[in-house]
Amino acid sequence: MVDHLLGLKEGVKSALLEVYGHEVQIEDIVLQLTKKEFNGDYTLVVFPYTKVLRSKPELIAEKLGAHIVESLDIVSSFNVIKGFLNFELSTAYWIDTLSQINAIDDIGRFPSNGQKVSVEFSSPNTNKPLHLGHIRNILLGWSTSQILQTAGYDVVNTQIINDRGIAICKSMLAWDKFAAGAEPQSTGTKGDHFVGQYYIEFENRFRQEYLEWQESKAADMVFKSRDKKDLDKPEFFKSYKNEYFNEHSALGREAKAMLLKWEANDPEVRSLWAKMNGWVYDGFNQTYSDLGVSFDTLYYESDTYLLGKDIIRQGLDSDNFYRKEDGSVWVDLTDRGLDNKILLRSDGTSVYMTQDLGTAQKRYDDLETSKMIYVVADEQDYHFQVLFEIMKKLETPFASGMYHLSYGMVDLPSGRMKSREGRVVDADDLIVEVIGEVEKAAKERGELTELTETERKEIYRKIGLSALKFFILKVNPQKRMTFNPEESVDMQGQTGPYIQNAYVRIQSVKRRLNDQTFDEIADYAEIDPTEIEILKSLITYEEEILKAAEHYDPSGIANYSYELAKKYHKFYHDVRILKAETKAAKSFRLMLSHNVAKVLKHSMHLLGIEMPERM
RNA sequence: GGUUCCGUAGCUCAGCUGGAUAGAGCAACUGACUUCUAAUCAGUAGGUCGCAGGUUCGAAUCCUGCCGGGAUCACCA
Repeated sequence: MVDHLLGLKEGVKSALLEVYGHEVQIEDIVLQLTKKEFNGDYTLVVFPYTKVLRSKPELIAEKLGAHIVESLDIVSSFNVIKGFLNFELSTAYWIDTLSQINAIDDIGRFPSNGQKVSVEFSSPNTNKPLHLGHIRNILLGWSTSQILQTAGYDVVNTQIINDRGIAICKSMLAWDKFAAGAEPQSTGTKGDHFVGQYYIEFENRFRQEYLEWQESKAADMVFKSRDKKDLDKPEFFKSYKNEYFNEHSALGREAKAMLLKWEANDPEVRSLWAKMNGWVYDGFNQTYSDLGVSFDTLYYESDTYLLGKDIIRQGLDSDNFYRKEDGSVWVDLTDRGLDNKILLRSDGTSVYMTQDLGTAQKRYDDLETSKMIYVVADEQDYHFQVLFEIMKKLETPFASGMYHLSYGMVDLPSGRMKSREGRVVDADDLIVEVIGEVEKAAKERGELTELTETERKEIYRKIGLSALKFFILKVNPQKRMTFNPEESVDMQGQTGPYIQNAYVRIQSVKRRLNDQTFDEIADYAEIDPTEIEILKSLITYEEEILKAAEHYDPSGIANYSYELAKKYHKFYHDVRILKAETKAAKSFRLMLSHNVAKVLKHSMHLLGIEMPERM
């Protein structure tokens, strides 16, 4: 990475040394952008030096400024306001900076750092289709993966598919009993939606059954013998639902029987399970493809749910875990501010944590990753805290590289998404809707008429997805976010399409250009403030990537892209490119535009957003 | 109740390794297309940065306490 401000920092360093005999490290010199109400480009805050130099801030600033403007060509002038030393950089510096950036074809691409990292995201259940919550997860995971990759990591995208358990058995049972052999193909339904329908079918039938049961004598007896006397009848039965499912329900009994058969490897159940999960995977793959994401390795819970018992045994042997009289196994994390946590049931079966210990180990063995990123919503913060602490307690070599990329849940303007009440935004519906909105808007504008229908559709797709993706990724992951469907398809202002538009404008200029040469920029004298603003952004791009990679946070890249596009739009409005005053000006602006396009395309790619050539 | 995350303009969000008079977008109002794509630009209006202390030359940013909201604290996943 090139530090384009190194020259100025070195000037400050030697000024401190030569004027005051004070030595500092280059890395400790902090230059900030000069606020726009003052004159200058970069500012050195001198307050921190007053103590050690035993002098007044204004005086220090004046002396340093005078020395630097004398010794550094790139500084054209300076001014001092209180303890702030403002530098204005020369046109020659900016021209040179642009040439340097222009020379880098693969800007934002860092050399390999030899580290391997896995990013786990999406991780769906196979009983229902993906929804908006998955979309935030998938976009975050994908973008983080892209960012780590460009920052020099060898990245493996992975998901663990929760393909077993009572939920899928419910879908299977409902299909078996009520579908009369219908299939996704025969009904023209996307596979995951098809299976989801039977999950809902089960829930509906079960609810009906439960309501009917509540009128029975058995229910009456249960109600009369209830523990909590303060609950009235409806409240009681609301809280009793799970117990009813386990103790009384005929459907519940059948679903549980199916789960037992599945675990016993019953060929019929297994084959139904494989068939229905196959439908779901077809559906998921379609959604992943629509979103432009893919995975390198897949883990299935049906393969991994028994893992982890070795680790439990080792933990017992090393006295890191303990066994209670009833046979259950626990870990005591109270010395680390956490709690006691169960790791194995008294009947010897696994819990969630058991599995996660096992899959972490397995993934490390399989992939040899020094880092593992888990993209999982913040409702599981505690779970991961415990998981990581256990790994540390066991002194597993990869424990320090585990990271939970936690993100806030997505709310609708009407409140929380509730799948039970049908208040969910379906992923596929949403994708269709955003693209449809773009198409509608485009038709009103009446542009792109010279293109074929196929070409237009492709552009609508890119724009629609950019609106959706940008809307979600611009928000800091740890914040809970409100998803307003109307705002998510906005195409004006701080949006994906706004950024695409800046890129498209550049492509349009380039198309009109016959010979694309950038000579003679050295003669450019009348550099425009909007051009300097753009360059100030361009020189920080690689720093932004490192920051995003370090914090596993794509939102900074999203906001950076917006800032750059905004500066470009202003520049585009203020100056002529093809009809520039001089040849040098034209060359400079073309080169600048070319590099803005280069960076925008790259940064949006990190967000999983494609750029259209026209719009 | 314990732990933890969040609280910035009417709304959605930046800024948080401390720096000057806290920024965008949306919504409202005003202007700018015979021009390289107006999916754009410019302007007006909008704020006790949840509250109160503390540290500091300087706090939206760091510390403490409170208030409000979310999550979580199962032999569920």
